[in-house]
Amino acid sequence: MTRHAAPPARPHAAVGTRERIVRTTSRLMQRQGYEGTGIKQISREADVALSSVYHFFPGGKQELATEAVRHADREFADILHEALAGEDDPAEAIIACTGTLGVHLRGSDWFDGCPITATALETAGRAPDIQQAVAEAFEHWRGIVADKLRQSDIDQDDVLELAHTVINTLEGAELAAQVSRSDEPLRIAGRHLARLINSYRRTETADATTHG
Amino acid sequence: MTRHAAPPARPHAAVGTRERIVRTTSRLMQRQGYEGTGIKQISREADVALSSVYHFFPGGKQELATEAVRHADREFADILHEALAGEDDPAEAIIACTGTLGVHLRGSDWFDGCPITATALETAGRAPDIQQAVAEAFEHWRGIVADKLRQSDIDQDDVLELAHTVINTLEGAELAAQVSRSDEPLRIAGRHLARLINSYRRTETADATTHG
DNA sequence: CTCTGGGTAGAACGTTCGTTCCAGACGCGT
DNA sequence: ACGCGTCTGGAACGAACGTTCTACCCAGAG
Repeated sequence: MTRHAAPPARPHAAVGTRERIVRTTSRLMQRQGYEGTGIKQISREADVALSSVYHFFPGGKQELATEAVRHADREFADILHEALAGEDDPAEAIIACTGTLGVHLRGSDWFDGCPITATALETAGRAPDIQQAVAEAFEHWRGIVADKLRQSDIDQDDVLELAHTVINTLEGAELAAQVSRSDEPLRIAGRHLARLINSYRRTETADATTHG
Repeated sequence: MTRHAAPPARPHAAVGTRERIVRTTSRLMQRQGYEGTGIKQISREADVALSSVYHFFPGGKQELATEAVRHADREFADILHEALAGEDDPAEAIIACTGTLGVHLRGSDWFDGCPITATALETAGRAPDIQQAVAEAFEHWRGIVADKLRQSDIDQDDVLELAHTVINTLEGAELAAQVSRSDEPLRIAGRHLARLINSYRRTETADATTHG
């Protein structure tokens, strides 16, 4: 069976088995972390045979988790890219981004925060493959933010460091939003990040929407 | 037995049994999260009988985790308070704070990040007691930062929101530092937070150490 | 048709999980 | 010396963990 095209006559799978495993794993690990997610739960919720999981991922849970992190990487990158593309001004784009994250978070009853943070913390220093995939995801996301910042008149030397803090603050604000079940941390983060970004512009752009 | 005073003639415990359980739990959950930490591992590493754990914490793992989060709250608050007290200027104090966190992190081979983040994410939305303790810890830490910020000429209306972003950015930077095994995210966060804080001052204080 | 190989169903492995139970050891007031 | 409440040692519970294994189904190639 070719895996490129969608198999036409499958009973209940609009998407291939392997992909369904990865998506389910990614979603479950987003909500309950690496240790809290079992292989049998994955096979159950993905409606896939347990043996199929080990067929596609002979490396077991670690290999599957690594692939799930990479999937979450691409998925979150799309969200980020789309949210940032909605505004021309980088500072406004970041604010729009926090808004999008807030909507996602609230819409999932405050469950769906950053898809890899829990897994990252649990496996840091003890599962190099996963840690590597997490590091690449963060770098990927920073790159997307940096690309947006480069569209304005910010010194190139400042862009990369700003991208660091933008991603890190978004991470922290999402965590706080989940814990407090409120999108206020995200809104505050958006305003402060916008102010910080504007402070690095060469030409002063006093913007009414990013005051105090 | 009174629990207020330390029992003098205990065989091998410089600190009481209950306290030793809590400390061990806190340290283990900091490194491997809630799901990754087992009760039997706790009793083993704390050198305490398994039945003693359930004697002191009849509520089981959840009650123990809640107490461990509260312990970590106090411990991290002490670190925060001490680090901030070393500098008069609030912006400089935050930078000193990121330095302290970086030293702690590097000294533990990048294992000891924020003591409650992993637990917070794993239990968000499914263990209200733990989530509540986490929320109180964050609020506590924000209060400490806010107290420091109030010592300068920042508008009172801005202090609370700034404290939000300071804590959130520190959280995100610690995560990034753990994943990348480098204290650069923390140093960047320190500089950006200092710049953000200074931007909220009524009197301009051009400071050579917090430039671009 | 047979042959082949990717995918599946399901049982089973040993280990660990959180939790419960009880008999016994200890300190202390009487 | 006694009784009592506090704490501990150790076994045991059912359930779930990650993983392995074999038999089997079934589409496509020859």
